[in-house]
Amino acid sequence: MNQSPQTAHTWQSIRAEVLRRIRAREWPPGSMIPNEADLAIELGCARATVNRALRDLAEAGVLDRRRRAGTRVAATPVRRAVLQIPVIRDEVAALGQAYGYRLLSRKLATPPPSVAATLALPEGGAALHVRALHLSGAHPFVIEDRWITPAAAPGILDADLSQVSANEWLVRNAPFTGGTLSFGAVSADDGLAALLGCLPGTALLRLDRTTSDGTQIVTAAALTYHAGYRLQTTI
Amino acid sequence: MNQSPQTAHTWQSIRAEVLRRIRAREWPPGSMIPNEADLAIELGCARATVNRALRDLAEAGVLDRRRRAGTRVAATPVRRAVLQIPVIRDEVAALGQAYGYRLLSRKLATPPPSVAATLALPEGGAALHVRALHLSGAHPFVIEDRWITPAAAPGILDADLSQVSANEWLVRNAPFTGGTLSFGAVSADDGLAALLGCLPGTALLRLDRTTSDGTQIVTAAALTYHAGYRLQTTI
DNA sequence: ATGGTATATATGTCTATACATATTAATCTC
DNA sequence: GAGATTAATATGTATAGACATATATACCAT
Repeated sequence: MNQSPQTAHTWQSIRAEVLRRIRAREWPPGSMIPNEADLAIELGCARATVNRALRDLAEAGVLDRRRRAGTRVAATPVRRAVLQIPVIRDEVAALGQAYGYRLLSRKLATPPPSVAATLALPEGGAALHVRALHLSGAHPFVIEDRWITPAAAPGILDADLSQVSANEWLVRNAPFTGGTLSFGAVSADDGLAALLGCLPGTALLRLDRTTSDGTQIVTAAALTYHAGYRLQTTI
Repeated sequence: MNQSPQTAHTWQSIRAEVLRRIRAREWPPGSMIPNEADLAIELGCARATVNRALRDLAEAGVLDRRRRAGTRVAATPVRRAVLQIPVIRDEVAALGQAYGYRLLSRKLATPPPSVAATLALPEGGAALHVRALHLSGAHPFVIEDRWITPAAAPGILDADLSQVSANEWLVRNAPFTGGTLSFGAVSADDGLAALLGCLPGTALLRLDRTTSDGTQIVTAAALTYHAGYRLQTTI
């Protein structure tokens, strides 16, 4: 017989109902919505369940919530997107191509001032500079240009970076907690063009990334992708 | 006297402790961690509190969780970043510049095949094509090139897009739920160069965005930013 | 061996209740 | 009326307990 329960109230279903009311303009952008307790009564569930649903929508940017002030529909909804940061080996594998890796250069050197400032190196301090090419099948995929603070990554100076990319070595051996990410477009100079197999002057997507272990910057990397590369995400 | 409670166990503090163990390599990448019930006993809090902490870390990409299988430290941590989608007016205002807007063109037309496919238009169907320039002070900031499905945005054909940008009109008047976002680099052609005030051939960051109301694609937009623009985020 | 079935287990979620905390609104004092 | 104090309120969070659900593993029959 299995009488279906008239109250299948998961937090997802509450979220769906709230979203429906927002889309239907029952709760227009900028307006207040009822408080959690009232909503819980109206929808027939516990306040914690309403809280879970509304919190989720707030994280997604659909709602603005403030203690005591209440909850209102965001004036400009969906302002956030989750970006999957490409782990190069996985990204290439997902394209169904064989992943390849070639170390181009590796040396301890004094970085240019901008990098030295980013890594917070002492005056004249040295850092490990690694350049490498990642391949998708036989085609160049991305060029990695990376500076590493040796003190923040003990063991890196002894690592064999011709076999494992610096990125993967760091992921496995240097604990890190956060960092920054920025995107821009650059024009291929002769060196980049030769390595990536494109014409000089081609517009390329470049991703700059710094990684921190909580106290210092472990590494600063620039990834310059092959011509035509697009970074995708869903809202 | 206010004896400080020896158990100030918020879910954030539990999360911090778990993160500490991961960073300290007590729980190395790829390894299993104790189950929620055991952790709750060990740390002296309720299982729900542990659940909240671990769920948060899983959303951040630090942990992989599966029912029955348990929780393990992700082999490649921190794979996700939250990207703040630029609402142009706000972005310019945050730079401390006056926001300006100029409508370049507006007409109903048959879009090129790629756009028609994206919008799922019937054969030969028309869509509204809007081009506009957004200004930061006196400087060009970004060019918006947008196609809108009229049926999905009732009222758009009567809107005065010389005063309000199509983007803002849509945000306020067309409910939407999701979409896609992709980034790439393009070379400035003569037209773009003239509008953005740069040399032809300059590498520019381009953001392509589609917006859906759940059943159909409402709009497809290409935003081409001024030379040197960088999109930033933190992990 | 092979394939299906049962069971155990870890996470996922809901509930009711209590208290914490931020912040607005009301009130009091000078 | 200006500024400080107090109360009220909505969200934020912790707890114990219960049940739901996915799935790895053990077990069984063929």
